[in-house]
Amino acid sequence: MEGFKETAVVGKQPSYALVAQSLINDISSGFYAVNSLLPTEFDLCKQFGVSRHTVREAIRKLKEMGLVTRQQGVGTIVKSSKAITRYTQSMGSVQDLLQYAQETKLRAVKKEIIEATDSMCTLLKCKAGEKWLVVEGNRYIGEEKLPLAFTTVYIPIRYSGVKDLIGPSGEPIYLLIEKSYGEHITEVQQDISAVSITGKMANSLSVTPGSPGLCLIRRYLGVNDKVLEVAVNVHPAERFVYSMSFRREWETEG
Amino acid sequence: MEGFKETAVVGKQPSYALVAQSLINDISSGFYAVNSLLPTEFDLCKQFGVSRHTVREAIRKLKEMGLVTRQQGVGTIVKSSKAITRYTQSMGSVQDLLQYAQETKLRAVKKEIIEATDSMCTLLKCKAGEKWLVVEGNRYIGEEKLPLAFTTVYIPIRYSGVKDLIGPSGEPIYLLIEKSYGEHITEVQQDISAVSITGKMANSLSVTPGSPGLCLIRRYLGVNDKVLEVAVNVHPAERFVYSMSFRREWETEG
DNA sequence: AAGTGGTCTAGACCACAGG
DNA sequence: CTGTGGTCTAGACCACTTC
Repeated sequence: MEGFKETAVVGKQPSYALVAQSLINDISSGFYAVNSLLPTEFDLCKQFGVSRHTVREAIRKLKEMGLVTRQQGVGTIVKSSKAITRYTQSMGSVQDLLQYAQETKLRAVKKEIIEATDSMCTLLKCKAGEKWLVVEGNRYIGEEKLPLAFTTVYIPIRYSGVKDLIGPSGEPIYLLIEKSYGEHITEVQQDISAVSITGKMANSLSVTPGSPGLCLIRRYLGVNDKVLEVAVNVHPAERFVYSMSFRREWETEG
Repeated sequence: MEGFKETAVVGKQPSYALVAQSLINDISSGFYAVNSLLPTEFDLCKQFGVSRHTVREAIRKLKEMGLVTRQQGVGTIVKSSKAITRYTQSMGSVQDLLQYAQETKLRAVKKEIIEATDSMCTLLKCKAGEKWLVVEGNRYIGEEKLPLAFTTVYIPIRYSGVKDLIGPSGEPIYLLIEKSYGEHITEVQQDISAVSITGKMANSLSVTPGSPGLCLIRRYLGVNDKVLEVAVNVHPAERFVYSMSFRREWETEG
């Protein structure tokens, strides 16, 4: 029953872990090349002298590490040569992602339909001339007098029905779109950059023209990467810090 | 063998999925309260008329969704009442996290030992008077003449042995610390804010004093949240954008 | 000592992909 | 058709927690 042995194992490990470690070694050494097939479960059972369950448990580990994928009727395909340490940031909701306290509210000062100009195409991932609903306003936190940000929201014309829902309820716009049109967000892309706050925006935010601001651009995407909303938020430097934290997913695995 | 039936199931589902769904319902309805114990595996086997393996597979799913945790000798503890839609950002390496191309190099212009002042305590999460190795310099990408960022790195005095390794190899400092001292990074915290680039820094980056900059502060933490390194990077606004993307982890699960 | 989850075996049938 | 991984059973022993 014990077809293989580890010499001087560091403590006792379950055999599925030993099988996994052995396979990880063989993959990282290149013995099992990327894009090639791992031996079948049956072969691995024989090779390591363990039951199929144990082999499957080992391979499950490899799968969780992103080293292999599996396909019924095909086999186990090696996808990556090394057990990369992954760092992940995970958040429970879009709200967490925004990092706005629950009470922040957007006070819209302008709502209008525009046609995308050339300069907007990159931002909105669309062709020039497409129609969008644009909402501009300030975002306040609680009862603060100074706004947290100047916000410009771009909404594809097919969702423009949410126009009159924006404001009163204080509900986030992406939620309005999800509810009203039965869409749901599958991905959020965010670009963070520094900008100089000038003109109308400086006035609206009550800062000296030319002061630095943190600009967060968020694209909310639905299924098939359909754009549901694009939001541009400009925060005066001293009023907002974006914090994030990444954790390692796995232990070093020997 | 078929202790329970689903009326008009949407397509055929494996029974572990049905068991999982049933448990998810009971948890979200509050039948199994948060912080209470789920029935034992044996009880669930009887209740659903399936084998232990099937029950374990179902509970594994709940565990992956963060609904429960398990403890040998104790049981399965309900941790969350609802299958939250989580948004995650995952990256393969710290390098990805930094978003610096592989070729960026830090050209150090100053290395010195300092004592933490009061104003540094927050940044470094330490007490005033602690000794740190501080490395200042510019970060260049490829053969560009203009630096990508002005970097200040704070290293706890106990890792100051890396001092003379910084520079020549071009290796990231966190890697040097990991290698030289057998530490490994378990978490990276990052704060992003906008700043005004002035004085020495403006000069070093060749920008007009007062121009906006993107300031990224990274704290590299080891086991027990021990600080391994703190890096402050200031990027001229037009030379750097931090991009990130979050994906939903699970489907709505009916 | 009793009961929990963690590991493991030996067997089985199924759905799917490929020749 | 053959062989793959996906699911499932019945049973076993172990390590751990609690009483």
